[in-house]
Amino acid sequence: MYERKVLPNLNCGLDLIGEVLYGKWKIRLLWFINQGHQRPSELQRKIPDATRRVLNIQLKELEDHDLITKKIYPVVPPKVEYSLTEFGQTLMPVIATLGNWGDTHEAHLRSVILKRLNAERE
Amino acid sequence: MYERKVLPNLNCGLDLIGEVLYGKWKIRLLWFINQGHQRPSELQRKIPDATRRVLNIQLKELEDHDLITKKIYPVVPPKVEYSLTEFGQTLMPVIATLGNWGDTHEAHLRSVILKRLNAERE
DNA sequence: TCGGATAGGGATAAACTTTTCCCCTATTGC
DNA sequence: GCAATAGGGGAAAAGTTTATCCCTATCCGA
Repeated sequence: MYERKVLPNLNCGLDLIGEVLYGKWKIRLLWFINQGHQRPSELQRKIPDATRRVLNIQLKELEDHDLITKKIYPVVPPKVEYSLTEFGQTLMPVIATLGNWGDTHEAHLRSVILKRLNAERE
Repeated sequence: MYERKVLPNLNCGLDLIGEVLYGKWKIRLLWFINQGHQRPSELQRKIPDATRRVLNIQLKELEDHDLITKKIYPVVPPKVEYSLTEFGQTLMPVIATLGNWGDTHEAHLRSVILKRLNAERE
């Protein structure tokens, strides 16, 4: 496991939420688990751009941060189900707020993001 | 300027907001600018852990994404002031929501984050 | 018996971000 | 002439995250 050399800032609420939500696929993972897609293979089909490896790593972090729980069924072939903890559920309205803002301003956001991307390749 | 090799996902609102808020100091920058700390040197005093270089880079990105504007006064010594655009202002309640969740769950968050950090160094 | 479904992990490479180091502009005041 | 002020940026190193590749194992169906 990679060991951090620089300690994170944990001064205020914004630092703290940043620390647990940080990771390319984490918000999506929480969102899909909340929608009832609980098994790893299902999540991977929902997020095809991520490799299985990264999803496992980020699921583990979410679990360590008490946002989801992992239930392993001792059957063959293996079966695993993730679900939100109570704590994780309190985060859903916050994620909804983020998504709503993005949806509301979708056209403008897409425009400014693409403009900047293209400028990079000038 | 660094040129990305992997294009970002821009499928949904969550992707879009992630794209503009991504950056270690951006949320803090927006927050302090909103509170009236508009000059670069002032922002740097408020965020002493960041170097001036990074702040400049991230301020530029915020500007490119139409969240803030930069006004340069042609005086000596130079004077620069940042302020939120109208668009940037719509983001403030969203950031407040993030901060509130973090503040509400501060104790628990700090606990799970530190537990994971220590486990890394096991 | 082979292929695919289930789940997982180590090692290493590539991508990306942030920091560090050193440099620059121009004027005012001593 | 030189320091202080208030702003900025290029290049390279360090830090961190994500991707790629190749393994483990069992069972089911063709």
